[in-house]
Amino acid sequence: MTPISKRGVTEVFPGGSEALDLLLNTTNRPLRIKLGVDPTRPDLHLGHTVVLNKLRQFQDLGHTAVLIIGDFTALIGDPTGRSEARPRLTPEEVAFNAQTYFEQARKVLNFEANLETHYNSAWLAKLDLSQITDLLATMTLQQMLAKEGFRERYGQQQPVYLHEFLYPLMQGYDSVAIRADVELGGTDQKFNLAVGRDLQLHKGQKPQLCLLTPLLVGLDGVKKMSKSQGNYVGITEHFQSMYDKLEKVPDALIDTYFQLLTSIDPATLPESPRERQKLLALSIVGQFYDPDLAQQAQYNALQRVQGNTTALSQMPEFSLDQLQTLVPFPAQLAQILKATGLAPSTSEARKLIQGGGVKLRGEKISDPQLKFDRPEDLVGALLEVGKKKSLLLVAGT
RNA sequence: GGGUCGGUGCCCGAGUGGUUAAUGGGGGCGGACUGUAAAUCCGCUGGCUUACGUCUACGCUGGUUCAAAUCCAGCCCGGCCCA
Repeated sequence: MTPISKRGVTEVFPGGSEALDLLLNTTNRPLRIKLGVDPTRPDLHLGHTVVLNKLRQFQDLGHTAVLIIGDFTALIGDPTGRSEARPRLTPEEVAFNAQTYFEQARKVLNFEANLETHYNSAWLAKLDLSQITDLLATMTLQQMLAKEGFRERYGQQQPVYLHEFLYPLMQGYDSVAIRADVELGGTDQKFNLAVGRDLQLHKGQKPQLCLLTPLLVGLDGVKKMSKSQGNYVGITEHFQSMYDKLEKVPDALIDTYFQLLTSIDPATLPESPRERQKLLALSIVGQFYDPDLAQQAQYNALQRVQGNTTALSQMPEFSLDQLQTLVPFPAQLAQILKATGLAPSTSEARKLIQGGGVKLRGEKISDPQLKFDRPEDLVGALLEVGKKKSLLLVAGT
């Protein structure tokens, strides 16, 4: 069994995983394990679960997970990256996003015990200018510019705003406020976690240990998993689409996914990459739903490939009643595709049809003008776009 | 604050008065092939429109013109240099 300090861990600093082992073995109280959360995006995907899994492992050992909702930083608006300043969130939006976050994180974390949650506005909003100046005085411009994003943007003559320098400090101050023993974060957070150590030191606290988890590479096999890249698997996704996506993760990613997203022993994996993909999909869907539904998803996937669209069950569905309220009948197939969300626009839907990417009841449709007079004609029909998206049209409830 | 260069579609980047929804590349999507992968090849890549068209788009606002992403004015924003 790989220890908590090793599996799914890129780096522990300072001192490496031995330092964490030592801390775990020599402390006879629950450690305070910090995880900062950005409340701007409520949709969690598997990439987020990597670090959440790690946090859960600490919980299971009896330590305290301290979840910090970064509502204050979100209210300020973080212009990180080349894009323009992000829209500032209202307190209501933050509260809503945080709630959504909790609901989703519940699938991974233990919310019944060993958990604390905080909003960082509780302490950050109270800082006055002299305290902020103290924070700023702990770092130099040169140190700030050592940070990856800043250095690159500065080098590439991209704008770097002064208030961006405040973010690492605010995030670091969170560690002081909650007296973190260990902070978790993705590898891209290294700088920020290190600032937390510095500030704790300045405030006379014992600096936290920092544990970095790998960034999960998305389904495209190149970029990190993110919603905006569309290369993600959402944790609230229908189990069928979850299965369909995971069943074909790029070969190069399979072993990493097993390591970071399951607890399966790598030595027990099947030889064939194809079988590995299936096992991966099965086990992850099993975690978020249940093993029976995972099996069902696998069965459906197989039936679909073989064209047995009538043998499917428990597929993502779309009610024809609802469809009628969105598009008047007689309706063009393209309009139906848009209404069901299978295509982003009717123009796009037409292009997909002409490109041969749309199937109804397992048969390719190539006539973009095809229309249906009555919704009843579509009851029980499987509508597919490409290989990844499909819906079963059902009579209304 | 002064000087200078610049702001084009998801990204990069052409275009400097008119067949320009706007060359090209990347990315993305779809198809063929395959292991529902990778690689390769092909197609598509602003919205609406049951296809006749139409609306919106080149930082913002106004102007010149039959006609502007392209010319003019003001404004906003950014890089660099100087202070």
